Amino acid sequence: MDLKEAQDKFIIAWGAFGTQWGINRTMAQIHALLLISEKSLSSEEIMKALNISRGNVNMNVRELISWGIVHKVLKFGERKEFFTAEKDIYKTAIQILKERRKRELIPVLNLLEELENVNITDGSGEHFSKVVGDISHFGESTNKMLDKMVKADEHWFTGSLMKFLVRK
Amino acid sequence: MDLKEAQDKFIIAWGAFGTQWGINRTMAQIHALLLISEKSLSSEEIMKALNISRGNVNMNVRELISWGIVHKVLKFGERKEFFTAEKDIYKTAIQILKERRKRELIPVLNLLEELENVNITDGSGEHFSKVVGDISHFGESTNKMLDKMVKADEHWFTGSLMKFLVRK
DNA sequence: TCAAACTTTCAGAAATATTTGAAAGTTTAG
DNA sequence: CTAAACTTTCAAATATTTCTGAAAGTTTGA
Repeated sequence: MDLKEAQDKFIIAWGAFGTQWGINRTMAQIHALLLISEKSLSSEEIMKALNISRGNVNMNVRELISWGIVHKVLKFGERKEFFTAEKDIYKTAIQILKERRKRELIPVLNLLEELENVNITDGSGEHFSKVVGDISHFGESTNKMLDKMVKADEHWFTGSLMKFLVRK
Repeated sequence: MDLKEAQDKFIIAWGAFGTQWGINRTMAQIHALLLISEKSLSSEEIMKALNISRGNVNMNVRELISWGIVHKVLKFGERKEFFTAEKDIYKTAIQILKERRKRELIPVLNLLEELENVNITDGSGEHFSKVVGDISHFGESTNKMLDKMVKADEHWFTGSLMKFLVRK
């Protein structure tokens, strides 16, 4: 397999993988492209590489930036913006955990807390409260765990945590 | 807020949450319905509760069963099948981790391994190999970690792991 | 101030994912 | 064996998400 072939395969696979995880295909592909590109790329270059429209590139690049895993690069003497992906995969993973926690876990915890205050009027009310309480408790634990993880430095994930897990 | 209102809210929210995680809305809603239902439900009952078709119920319930988080229940003297969700939220979470590991992580690791064998012919080939190697290494670590987690008993997650994380 | 170079927006088009429902298939009691 | 009771399948319909591209908006150098 030659380089170009491998690169294409990587981009396609990353896109398909993203889709399974609720991330749109193009956004994942742009991320893959920027990961394997040593130099930063302009919108124009991304458009050509992935054969997608200007609007699509703009939308998805901004989304990647809002996730904190792609950055703008300004070059001297160049009017246009260039983009580059965070190349440290641990930092990237931690950043994604951080954002998913903020955007998805926290809102669910808030809802569960609200639902825990429902009036119990009969037996099935008790069951509902138990289920909601259990999920809420689990969610809080996960939240605390993620909080520790994202606050720790990048080496900690593979360092202490991995040692702890492998020792067990 | 009364019970019915809270239950509906829970089902709707679980569905929306699922969507963000690459799980289809109805599948997540059926899961939510079965979680908060004390008794097991028939296809007919699920159809009515969520106002969806027979085919849809059948397809999604089978998918939930294949994920190992919903089970068939056979009742004496009843011809039809009933369904119930695993009520232990830790078991459910571990089961989901286990399945996602098998269905999604392992295939990616296999691809990455394949891509690591690409011929390096120039400088950008080296960069590509590094990126793929880093992701592969990270993926292997995550894989090992998940393996430990899913093999451990249900109390371990909240027990040792949480203690370890909170202590740090 | 102007116009070229660039970025952003968003309505409609296209692509993708999900759902329906009727027909086919299966199981079981008698 | 038969028919009723139930489950499964899947092509077509519907719903949802994503993408395009042209127009509008913004920035900058001269």
